[in-house]
This record gives sequence, structure tokens and C-alpha cells, in this order.
Amino acid sequence: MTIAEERCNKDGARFTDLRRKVFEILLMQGRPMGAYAILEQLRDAGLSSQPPVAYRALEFLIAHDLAHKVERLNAFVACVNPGQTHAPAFMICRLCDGVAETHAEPARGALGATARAAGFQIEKTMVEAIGVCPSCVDVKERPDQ
Amino acid sequence: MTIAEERCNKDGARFTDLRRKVFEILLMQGRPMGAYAILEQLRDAGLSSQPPVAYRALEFLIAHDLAHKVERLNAFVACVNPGQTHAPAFMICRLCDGVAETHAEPARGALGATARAAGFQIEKTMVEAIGVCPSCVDVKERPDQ
DNA sequence: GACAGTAGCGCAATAATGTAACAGAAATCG
DNA sequence: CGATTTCTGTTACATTATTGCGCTACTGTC
Ligand SMILES: [Zn+2]
Ligand SMILES: [Zn+2]
Ligand SMILES: [Zn+2]
Ligand SMILES: [Zn+2]
Repeated sequence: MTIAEERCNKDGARFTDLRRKVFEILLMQGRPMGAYAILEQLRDAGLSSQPPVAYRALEFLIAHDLAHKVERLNAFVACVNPGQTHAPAFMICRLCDGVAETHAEPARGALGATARAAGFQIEKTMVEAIGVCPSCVDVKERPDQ
Repeated sequence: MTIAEERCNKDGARFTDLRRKVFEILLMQGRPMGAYAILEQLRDAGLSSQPPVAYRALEFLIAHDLAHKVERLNAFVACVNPGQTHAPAFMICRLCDGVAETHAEPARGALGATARAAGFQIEKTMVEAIGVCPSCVDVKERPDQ
């Protein structure tokens, strides 16, 4: 995996230790993480743990398509197909907060037509589906922590 | 407009003064508002202005399809077609933070197929497009306050 | 290597957004 | 009316995010 990131490095971006570490944390977790959860991991690793540290690294990772922000959860997740410019879509489980990334281009369909008709120039779309994941179909209530 | 809300009242929900007031504030503004901006308006109107007051009213309005949350902005906006159960989509201008509501059902297309294949039960989808609105096409930079 | 310019990082302080918990008021129903 | 439920007021706190500033580390030119 670290190979793909080195490649992304070649568009003039510096994949520093800190950014690599944050990316590793996200990969390791495999689930959406809040910025402050990332900071905890950074602290455990002996690095600085002030909020801007995490937010800046995340901004970088997002800009280079290595991670995404899940708006609904105010959380961040490693991309499943890092380094490729793409339009991600997420399926978010409301019971376990697990997230699956897939691909969607709503701008190609009806939304795109509406936007063109309105003179709105779409640059990016966010699609997040809320529901219940396969592992949670039996669960009735939210376990909550 | 207040007629439509009374109708929604008929599904057993109580459209109290406070909830009406918050809805009016959103309608009046015609733009997304943060919860704390709503609280300011409530204070000006002589009502209580503690955060839970706004959040509870908003929760109610959203549950009854009178308003929506724009996740990208952490802000709330009056629905353009209140009272109808529907799947809204937003076009958000990154320059002026203006929002236009339209309609989208990504769950009917490729995303729905992916979800079914994965065993994920979609209950609701959030679609938000970021771009530039017709009024801002000339603007280069973000005016920012 | 010396130097200037730029990008990244450490840190402090604070802003903005959102919730939990509980008590009192008000509507609803018998 | 009393019992029940729903709504509201309030305190206190939790979570998420940003601004600003100064220092360090890299990058390129001379
Ligand atoms: Zn991705
Ligand atoms: Zn789940
Ligand atoms: Zn709507
Ligand atoms: Zn605009």
C-alpha cells in the first residue's frame, strides 16, 4: 500500500513522516475516525497531538485522494482506491457507524441536468447513504459505545 | 406557506409556537443557517436561546420534512417543498455558501445495485454537490465575510 | 557551502458546533 | 381533577474545528 502513496508523491507533493503516519493510522483502523481519535494515536506514537496537526495532515490526504471525510460522521477514512481522482460514495451503517466506499457520479444523471439548467457548475459531489450494514441486520437498537 | 405546515400538523405532530418561529426564521433567511445564528434570532425575538432549544426544534422540522440539514455546512435550511417525504439533493456554492435544493434518488441507480449486492439496506441518502452558483461565476476568490 | 524562499510543523488559544441531564410547564386523556 | 406524556428552560459540558505565530526543514540558486 505504501507503494501507491509514493507514486502520488510524484505530483510534487511531499509525503512526510507525519502524513504517512496519519495515513497509516487510518488504514490500520479501517473505519472512520474522528480527528481527535487520530490525535490520540499520534500521542501514543510520541508525536505532536495538537488539533491542527491532524487537520492539516488530513487536508493533505484528502487533497491527494488518499482519504475522505465522511460529512455525516464528521470523521475521516482511508480511501479504498488511493491516489486515483474519483467521486466516492459512502454507505454508512447507522448502528455501527461502519462505512463502505463505492463509486457514484450523480452529476452525470438527473442532478447534472438540473445543475446545467440552473447554471450551477458542479465541481465535486458528496453521496452518503445511511442504512444498515450486513453485519447489523439482526440488531434492533443502537449498541452505542 | 404557513398553511402547508398546519397540514403537516395533522399527522399527530404539534406545531408549537417555538417550532413555527424557527421555521419562520429559516424561511425568512432563505439560506442555510447555523444553529447558533438561529439562536441569535430567537434571542432577538425574546425567546429562549440555549442551544438545545434550537436543536430540538430543528430535529422536529427535519423529521417532518419541513427543513433539512446541509451536512457540508453544518447548517440548516427550510425545505422548498415542505411536508412531502422526499430525497433532497443540494447544490452548494463554495463562494457564497448559497444552496439550491433539488431532488435525487441515487439509490435507484448504480448505488442501489451496489448496496443490494453488498447486503446494505439503504434508508436515506444524502447528496450534496459543491460548485459555483450562477451569481458567483465571475467571482474568483472567496469574499469571506 | 551560503543564502533566500517556501512549505511543513509545534504550540497556544479560542471558536464553532452539538449533547446530556434534569426540573418545571403545558398539553392530553381518563 | 389526577395521571401521563410531551414540550420547554436551563446548566453544564463534550466534540469538532480554526486562527495566529514563530520556528524548523527542505529546495533551489548562486
Ligand atoms: Zn476513495
Ligand atoms: Zn453495522
Ligand atoms: Zn426538501
Ligand atoms: Zn454563489
